Amino acid sequence: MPRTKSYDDKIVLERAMNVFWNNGYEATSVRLLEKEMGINQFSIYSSFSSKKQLFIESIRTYGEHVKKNVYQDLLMEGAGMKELEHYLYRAARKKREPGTSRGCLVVNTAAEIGRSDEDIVREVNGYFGFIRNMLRKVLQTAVAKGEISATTDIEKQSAFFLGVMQGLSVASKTMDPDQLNDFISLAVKQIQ
Amino acid sequence: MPRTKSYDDKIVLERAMNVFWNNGYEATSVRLLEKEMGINQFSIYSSFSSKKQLFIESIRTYGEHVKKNVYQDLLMEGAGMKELEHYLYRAARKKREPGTSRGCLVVNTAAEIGRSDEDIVREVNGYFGFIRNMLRKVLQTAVAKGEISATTDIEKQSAFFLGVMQGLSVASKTMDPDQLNDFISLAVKQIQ
DNA sequence: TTCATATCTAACCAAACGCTTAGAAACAGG
DNA sequence: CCTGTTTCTAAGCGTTTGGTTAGATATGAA
Repeated sequence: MPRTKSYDDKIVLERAMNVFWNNGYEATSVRLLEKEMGINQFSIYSSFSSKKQLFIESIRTYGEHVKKNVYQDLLMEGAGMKELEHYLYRAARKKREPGTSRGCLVVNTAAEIGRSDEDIVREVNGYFGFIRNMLRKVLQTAVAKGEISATTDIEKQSAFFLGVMQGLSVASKTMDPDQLNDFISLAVKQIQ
Repeated sequence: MPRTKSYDDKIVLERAMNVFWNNGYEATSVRLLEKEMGINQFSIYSSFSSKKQLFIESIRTYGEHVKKNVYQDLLMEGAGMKELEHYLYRAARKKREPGTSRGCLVVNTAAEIGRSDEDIVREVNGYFGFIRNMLRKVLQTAVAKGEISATTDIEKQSAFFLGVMQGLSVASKTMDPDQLNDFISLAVKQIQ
């Protein structure tokens, strides 16, 4: 009976994610969101309740985004050191032209919001928990494959590489490609 | 002849730095600034011209702050690996109670503002250039002292530790103290 | 004591903020 | 073709934003 929606929640959510990713949470206005999402404020609020809730769903969408487009190789069965190194070097090489390196949305959020909003902290922790688990599994596979020592401390190493990835997100905005490459090459060498 | 100022620019600037450090740039309003700085908007604007200029001077003040209170040991003549390790472990252990770990103001700024404002980018680059030079000098001293190999690639290693420090700033908001310690212990071990 | 000059208080500005709402428009089952 | 329900448009809500201004208040050299 009702009128049908003229937009797809998933699609406009991905657009919202990109707006937050480009500008940060506070610097993103609802006016800018309605412009970039292609729907007006009424639709934003009726679908996503509030700017904060839209941001939280954007973070979740970002999690799905990176699973498909950033960490896809690392998430495949059998991914080990080769895939981890490949990802890190690729991330260091990115330095995209259009957005001029916007880093990781969740790192940006952790830096901007800190611990002042517990709902957002929950999303941030969930995201990094996922990344950490991905790293644990990759490192376990690397041990099984004999790429790294059987005595490797998986907990320590996964914490290390998570820290490196968080550093890489910031460094991608502040270092030139050569520095980034040096940073990653030593991080990777460390495990051998 | 004129009426004298009732406040000290340096003192109110340090207060402004803390407000930006706690809340980020966008989330800091001029009303909050006047409350925390203890002077009113007229005085803020007559002394610092604009919110952005006040922020830029706050970043410079932060640079002075860390020279005196954070990197003082690393900046002393003769500081080498021992001092670098000591600093990193201390930073990993901090997790302050009042502000609940606000990270590094300049890392937060790089993450929040990105490259969208060139005046701020200039300050950020200046700050990290200084840190990088500090690391270079510490590593050179460490070589001279025989703490690390004479064949150490100072450029690579200083880029690595800068990346680690940027990661540490983010990680201090997202990791628990044990993880942080693991992260740092492997970063330090890497150079040996 | 006068007086030019700078600082202070407090009210004020237009614009932008997040969010809401009344009424028109579109749909699908009866 | 109704009719109930939902979505849409567009105007509007009160509040807060960064920044300004008029006039009162100090100040210290002359």
